[in-house]
Amino acid sequence: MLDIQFIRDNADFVKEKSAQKGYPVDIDRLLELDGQRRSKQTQIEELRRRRNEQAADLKQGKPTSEQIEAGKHLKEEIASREVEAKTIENEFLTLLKSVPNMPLAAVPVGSSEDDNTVIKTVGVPTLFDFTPKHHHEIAEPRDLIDKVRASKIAGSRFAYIKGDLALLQFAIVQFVFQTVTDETILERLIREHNLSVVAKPFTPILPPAVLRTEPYVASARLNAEEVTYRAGQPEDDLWLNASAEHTLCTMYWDEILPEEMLPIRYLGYSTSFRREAGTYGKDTDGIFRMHQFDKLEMEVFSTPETGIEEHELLVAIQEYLVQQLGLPYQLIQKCTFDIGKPNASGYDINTWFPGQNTYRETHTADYMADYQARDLKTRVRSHDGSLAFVHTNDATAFALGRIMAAIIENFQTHDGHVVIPEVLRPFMHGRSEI
RNA sequence: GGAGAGAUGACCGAGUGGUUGAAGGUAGCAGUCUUGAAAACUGCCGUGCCCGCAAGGGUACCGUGGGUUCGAAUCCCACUCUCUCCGCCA
Repeated sequence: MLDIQFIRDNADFVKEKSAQKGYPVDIDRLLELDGQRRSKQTQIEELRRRRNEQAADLKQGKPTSEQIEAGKHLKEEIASREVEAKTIENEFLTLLKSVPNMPLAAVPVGSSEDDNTVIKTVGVPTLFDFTPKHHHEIAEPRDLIDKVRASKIAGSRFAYIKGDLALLQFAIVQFVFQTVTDETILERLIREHNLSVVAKPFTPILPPAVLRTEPYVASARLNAEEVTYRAGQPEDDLWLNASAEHTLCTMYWDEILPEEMLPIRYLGYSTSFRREAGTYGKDTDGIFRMHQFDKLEMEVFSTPETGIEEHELLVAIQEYLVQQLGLPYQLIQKCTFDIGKPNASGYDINTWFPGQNTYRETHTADYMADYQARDLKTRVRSHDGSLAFVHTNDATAFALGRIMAAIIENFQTHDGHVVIPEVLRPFMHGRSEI
């Protein structure tokens, strides 16, 4: 959530930017409630002060019956004011949390996905001397995916991923782990992009796949209507993560980190679950949009000062990874409407899918500034002793299903095989094709 | 699933009704000493919110939510989580 003080000081700006993000909020009402809760708080604190004074007076001798009566009266007065305050506070908090993060000045204003900006196009759409197929037309006949049986067992949007495709997934995983733990690669990317962040390698991490409601809500990522599955029995209070990001960004919930720990850079691997409600009929073929998929996700906790550069580094790593696979792509800067409620900035990488004759989203990079950390209470203690909310960044390394679909479509051969990108071959027993 | 123990500040850890916002220790900061460092010693050192230009003042917070009381970290109830042992199990 945003800092209420910031909203007080910049009401018009917040109104304007909230609307641009597609999250219009009644800021006037919010400020009205803010005023009410503050005056109510002042009243309550005054009453409590009197109660405390009385208690201090009485702690020695035996209180008289008048004193006890006065104390009881104060207690009742405080209790009724507290009920009023609670009502105001609840409405206030709900409204405050509905205010989206403010986009960075560099984020283009837009009212739909169409207003996203193509920053650059790298590579050219793959050329074929035959009509390229959709990945499912290759993978299903080759028995690399079996969605028919998966639907029998688990329903639609699930798949058995088999044989060489299963091997390919772990080759990609190995490649990414090797890349982001390599300090020299990070140094190079930092230098090439004129960044001043440190080349601290990523820590590989295998997070839990479920999390509780309270941290999930605080992360501003729980979307029970469209995305998030409940896990276990209702009394378990657990959700299946929709990304490792969700179990990673919440990791330091209610913690104060010493500045020397930062930046914390994780590369998480997790099976992710999404309900995909509202996408009926979309991407039903193949493994592009699944209820369950495995994903490699980068998560960074940093000081406020380095948050934006960490964001840029993550995008640079994403580009590097896609380039290493030899896939054509576009880097997209998302507009105010598309970056998402908790984001201050966001980029997508859209990779070329020749079987669909279009670029499709395979990566996203999110910079939340302190928006997530404020609610998560993840703070950093600076060397000078001051406290600040950390800045959080997350970014896809690879969503395995989608990137394998892209590999299949871009590197398909006329006879329905798939050429393996060179960087993956060491992890595929040197094989050049599956 | 059965039985038990516990949850206090950045960390460890005292504290069973009234100067306890909280002993002591560690870490951190400043200083004394030292050629420098270490050690020793001295001092400082929680967070949120409200009022205030500031200095400062007020208030809340000892897992969470209720309750008892003039007064609760301390007593009562419920819940959550953690740990230990047994059982089960990858």
